[in-house]
Amino acid sequence: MVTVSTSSEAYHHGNLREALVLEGLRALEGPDGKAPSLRELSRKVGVSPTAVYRHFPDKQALDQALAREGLKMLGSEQAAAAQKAGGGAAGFAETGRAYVRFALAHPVLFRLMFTQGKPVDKEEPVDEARALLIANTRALASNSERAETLALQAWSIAHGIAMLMLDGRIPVDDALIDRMLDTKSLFPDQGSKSEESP
Amino acid sequence: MVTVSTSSEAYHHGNLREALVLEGLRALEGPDGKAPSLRELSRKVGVSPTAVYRHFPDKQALDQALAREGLKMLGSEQAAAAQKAGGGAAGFAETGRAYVRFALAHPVLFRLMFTQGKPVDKEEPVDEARALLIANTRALASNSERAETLALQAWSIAHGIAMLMLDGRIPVDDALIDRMLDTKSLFPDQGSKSEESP
DNA sequence: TGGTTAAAGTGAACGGTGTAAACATAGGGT
DNA sequence: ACCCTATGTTTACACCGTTCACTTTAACCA
Repeated sequence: MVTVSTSSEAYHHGNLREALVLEGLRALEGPDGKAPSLRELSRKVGVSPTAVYRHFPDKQALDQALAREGLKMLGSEQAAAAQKAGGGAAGFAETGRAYVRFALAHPVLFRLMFTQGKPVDKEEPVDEARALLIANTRALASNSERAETLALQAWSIAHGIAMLMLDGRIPVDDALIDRMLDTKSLFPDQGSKSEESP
Repeated sequence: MVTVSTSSEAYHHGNLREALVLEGLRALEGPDGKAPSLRELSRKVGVSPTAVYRHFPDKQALDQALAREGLKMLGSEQAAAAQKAGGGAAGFAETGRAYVRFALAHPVLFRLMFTQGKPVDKEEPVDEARALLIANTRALASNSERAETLALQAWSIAHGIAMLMLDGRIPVDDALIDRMLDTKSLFPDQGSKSEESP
């Protein structure tokens, strides 16, 4: 009945769903500065506009698929950055920088990831980025209540910087990012608990 | 030749420009969750769609006018909040809360204010919000370099909280806002310099 | 005062969008 | 061999922002 959705088999015209997402991601990286339209995507993939509706209930669903893909990318980039920095407090800081870097590198995707309406209550399988964030603040904070606040503060400041830079409100400047994200100045009372578990 | 643009006189059908902005602001407060279209606005004002083009070069210009109006509102609300709190550090904190409160109270307007493309280099007459921010951090920080970083950090965290809440990434919770914006925990080394000038 | 002129508003049209409905086709399982 | 269902197409609709050619109106100046 339901053919396994993420199959890589070729059917009628190839794997449309995958092709659409792929082409969508490509278009989002383009210099247009705006997200691609459904019709534009269908054109590039070589299919009629309404064919899209066999794989997504509406445009928003397609956007959500693209957003999920973006979240995955962001998560893995953050993880890689944290690991390269050797984990701990340094890794945590690097996580924030990676967040802003990602936003600046993929402005349209990043906006899409957060713009398209989320149903708030829907609890998705917790993206990697958030998991990382929580783990890192747990390691840094004294108690778990403070840890959650810390996590949200860290997320908010990174997100704020990213958005304000994307919107041209704040100059795009690496040194400035470093200064603003400096965890020692932001959260000076934390960090001397357990740098890393052995 | 150019009849004074901001005149409150009635001409042909009334003051279209003002009417459009007014109706636009009203529509932005509506429950639709989306910004009004040019045609929708023209309909409500009782004028043909193309009439709009006598007062704005394109839709974006109209949006910018609405955004400017929103910035004014935000600025005055922040100023009022700071003043009510008695200025100083307390006033500064209240400024941040007012920012987030405004975003939550006018989600569509707030998004519009920051979404519509800014030319980055264009130096507008510095909105009140930013002026307030700078003044406040000057009073709190030890040196002016640190003051600027502080200002941008404060702005970023408020903006981040606002955006993440609007996007349903973070629960909308007044207590949480207070905890996250707590200046004593965020910037503990500041604040003992000059609480207020006499 | 009366006429000219430029500002302000209109209507039709174009290409674009997202989406619905009815129809076509292919290909695999019984 | 057949039919069913997943997949894709065609046509159509309502909306959008914008352009063009046009009419109306009001204000200014001779």
